[in-house]
Amino acid sequence: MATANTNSPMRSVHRAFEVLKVLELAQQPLRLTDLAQRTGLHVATTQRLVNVLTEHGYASRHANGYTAGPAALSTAHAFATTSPLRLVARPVLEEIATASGLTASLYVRVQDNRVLIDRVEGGQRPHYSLPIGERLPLYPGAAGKVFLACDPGHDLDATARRLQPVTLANGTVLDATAIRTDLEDAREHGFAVSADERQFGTTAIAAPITDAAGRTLGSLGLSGATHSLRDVQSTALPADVRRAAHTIGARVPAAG
Amino acid sequence: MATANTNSPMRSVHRAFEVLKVLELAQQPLRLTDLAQRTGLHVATTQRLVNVLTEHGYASRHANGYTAGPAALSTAHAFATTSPLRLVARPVLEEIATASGLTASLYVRVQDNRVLIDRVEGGQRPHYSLPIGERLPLYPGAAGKVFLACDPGHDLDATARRLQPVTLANGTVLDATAIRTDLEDAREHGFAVSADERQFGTTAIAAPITDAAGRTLGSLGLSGATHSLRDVQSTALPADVRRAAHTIGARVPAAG
DNA sequence: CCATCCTTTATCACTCTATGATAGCTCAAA
DNA sequence: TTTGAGCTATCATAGAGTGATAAAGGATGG
Repeated sequence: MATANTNSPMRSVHRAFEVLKVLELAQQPLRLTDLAQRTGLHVATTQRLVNVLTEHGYASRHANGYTAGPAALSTAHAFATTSPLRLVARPVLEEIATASGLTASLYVRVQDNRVLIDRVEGGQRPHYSLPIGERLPLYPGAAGKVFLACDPGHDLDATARRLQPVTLANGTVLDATAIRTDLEDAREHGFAVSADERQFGTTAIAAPITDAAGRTLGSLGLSGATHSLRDVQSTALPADVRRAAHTIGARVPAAG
Repeated sequence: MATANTNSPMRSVHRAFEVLKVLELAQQPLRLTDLAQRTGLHVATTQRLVNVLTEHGYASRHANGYTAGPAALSTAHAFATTSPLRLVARPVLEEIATASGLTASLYVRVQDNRVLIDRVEGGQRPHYSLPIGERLPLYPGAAGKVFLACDPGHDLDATARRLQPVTLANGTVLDATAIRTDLEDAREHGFAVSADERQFGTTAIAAPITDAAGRTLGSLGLSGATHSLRDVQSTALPADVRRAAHTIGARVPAAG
């Protein structure tokens, strides 16, 4: 968390969100000192910021430190009920999940991560974990790749070098060349595939959701067990996913 | 949204969260101008703030305006998985919901609102709406009252005057005296009851969750259909709710 | 009961950031 | 092209944010 140390406009506000991000990524309550350390901010500064966060409910104070706060739930609830992309995508997710019997997931990009904003299980057993809101990296995983690959005017070479090396869940280690080839494939075909990349035993196909202006709004993923998805590339699924993603993009109110 | 206009420390950070709150409360995308109007801030100031929010993913820009952003989902996810209160309360909610066949809800206070942070349905039909994260007022409703009534050293009289008049879902209008009596009752008995107050047809009992130091950490509510909950006060339910709330409070790591 | 430690909060002068009025830009629609 | 609405950039000034330091609060152990 070395950013936000530079002098810049709205520095304190940026810093506030840096603190919030650290709280979010921590899997446990953090002491003020830890927060200061991880953000790279002075303790006094951190304390002023976290107090504001707490006052507004975005941080919460406990016996053993601070965590994210309940106000985030409210904001998330508001997002879930007002986001045009999410609202428009919902029925499409349901349709493709039902038709395929697979899990349909909707991601959006937030800085250098993707966030799962909706999911529909096509299979019979609904997962009991509720991963909506999970923040995942952009690279391993089909749904993340499309953000990198389908970002127009984006230098895949530089991206590949920045990401390398990447270790997949199946043990494979990818160097810059492998990553670039992978991303080029995705860009060329308009969809990405991953098998046992982020999660062993899971295979996914994903396609970008773009608006009329070509901006990438999100990523639609369809995932299932690897053993039942051998040679997905030669099935109709990629085309289905692309079509669904296109449908969503077309239904989102034209961007300004 | 007339606050945050005063000069004060961390003004810009406070203002950022004011903007976020307006986005959250809006049921639709808001234009920059609307945001500025509702926050009472200058357009230029609003635009700088909302840009920072957008950059960090807490706001989202669409064709017809800004909404809350996807990062809130991540933070909410983090809150849900790390909040000691929520984690400790979960099994208790399940137990009391199962035992009573009613809906158990966990609220925490955020400024002058309560936020639903967890809910377990005891009945057979699970609601399909997912109201977790909903921001509700403190006064009408059992679970909100306890925050007002059980706040130690809190002037009920002043609170009652500040809140009046309140119109309940059943049409009753409460003046300051009625509100104060209601809150006094709750304080005396250690639990609050509401019948058709916020939502017609729903009756609820709630008790405060307090830590060893007497601080109110949250509110445990048990709700069901009014017609099946006549004379709840003379049943064992209030005691059950109080006991459950006490159990939760006792299991939360001692506050600092 | 006191002493010690750890964590959090208050204080304060200086610098640099946030502010807001204005002007300029972008993009549709007329 | 002109018009308009919405958003962004510019800039001087004021005053908020910063961080070093010190103090206060609370727990723990002797």
